[in-house]
Amino acid sequence: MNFTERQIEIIDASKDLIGRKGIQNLTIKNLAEKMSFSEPALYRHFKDKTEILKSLLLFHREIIKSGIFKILNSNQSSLEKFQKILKFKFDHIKKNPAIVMIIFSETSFQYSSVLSSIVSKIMKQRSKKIIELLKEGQKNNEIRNDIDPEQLATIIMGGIRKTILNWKLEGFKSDLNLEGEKLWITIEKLIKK
Amino acid sequence: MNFTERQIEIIDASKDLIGRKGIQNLTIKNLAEKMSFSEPALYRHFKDKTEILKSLLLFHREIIKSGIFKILNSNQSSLEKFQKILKFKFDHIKKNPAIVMIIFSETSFQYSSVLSSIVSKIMKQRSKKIIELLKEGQKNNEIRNDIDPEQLATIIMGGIRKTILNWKLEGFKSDLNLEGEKLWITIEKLIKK
DNA sequence: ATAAAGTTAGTTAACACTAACTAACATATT
DNA sequence: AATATGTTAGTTAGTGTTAACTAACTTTAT
Repeated sequence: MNFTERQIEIIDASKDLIGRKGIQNLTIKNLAEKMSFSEPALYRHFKDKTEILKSLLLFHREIIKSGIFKILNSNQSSLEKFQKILKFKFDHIKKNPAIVMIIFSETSFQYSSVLSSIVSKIMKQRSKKIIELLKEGQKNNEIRNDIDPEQLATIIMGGIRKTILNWKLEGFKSDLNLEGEKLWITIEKLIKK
Repeated sequence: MNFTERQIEIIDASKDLIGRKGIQNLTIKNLAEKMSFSEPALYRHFKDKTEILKSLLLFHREIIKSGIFKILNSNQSSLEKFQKILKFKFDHIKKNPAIVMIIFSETSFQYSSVLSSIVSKIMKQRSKKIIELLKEGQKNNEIRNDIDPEQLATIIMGGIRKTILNWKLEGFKSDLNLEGEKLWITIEKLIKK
């Protein structure tokens, strides 16, 4: 996961293309055009297109992972941690709409298998973290004890995704951070003791 | 929305193709092969590919709509209605994995605008119905009054979608109806008074 | 006899990717 | 210091494949 400067430029350009018109807008032609060089030049920096997409995903996973890691290992109540994680996520998504496009595309093209396996892996890891945090909160008597943490995680993650999806379907016009705050208020009411 | 016999056969074949390998598996070539006729024969029944997809979506919307209508207008408590709706949805999805594939996909770019506008319209209508039902439940003192119905709807729909997505990512192996029941138990605990 | 439903044989356009080559620069050898 | 060798990052021109779709003709059913 050590990228050259040029590779990062290409990843950024890919992000931009996807963020504008979805993953189907990421073609070698468009990417080369955006980079202001010829199509074959891309292959000096990445083996193939899948490798570009993969790099884009892994690059972002690292950012989110370290952000969440910091929150989880901080000195706050579980509910506060939850709030911070939500805020962090919505913030990051707002700045990187490309991620939304990828996360909600899943199926796309021939590289779908590579992509969806990475996406589903990331989702599983996140789910695990949330379940741990819920259990911690239940131990600390902050969160209701009568509910299965796994189901709760499904609902919370589902709520986050749905909020993001609504934002996308409205053409990214609404204030995602505000929607995130509203979501948190509801979630907190539902889960706290 | 009056389809000929042959059109319905084509819609069914499309459903099958999508259900097996996702929306990218719905090509004119594959569809003609499945129908055991040549590719141009398709164009005797539908103007173009987008029209096929549109028909597929509208066809199903009707089924779900009338199913939910029956439940909403029945003589049950709001919570019971909720449970029935969830059951109905998971049942229908289980029988029609193609719908999942479409709902969770962002299609290639010619027909994406048509498709996503239909999908988002359907989602909005569903959301409206759920919000109404939540309000009804709050009036009847079945459902907690201290929570914004709109936010609650987002969380519930998100939970449903996430459950379905998990099922998809596990290769449709788990028992979706069972997962649906577990989800309902949690939702009920969270929202009831 | 006519209209509906099919056929064959194509078109056009987009796609990812490759072959062959080159200018500019970096490093090693004498 | 000058030459030889190698590398990086690009070029032009072109490949094969797949996609949706069409024109023109044929068969089938009423």
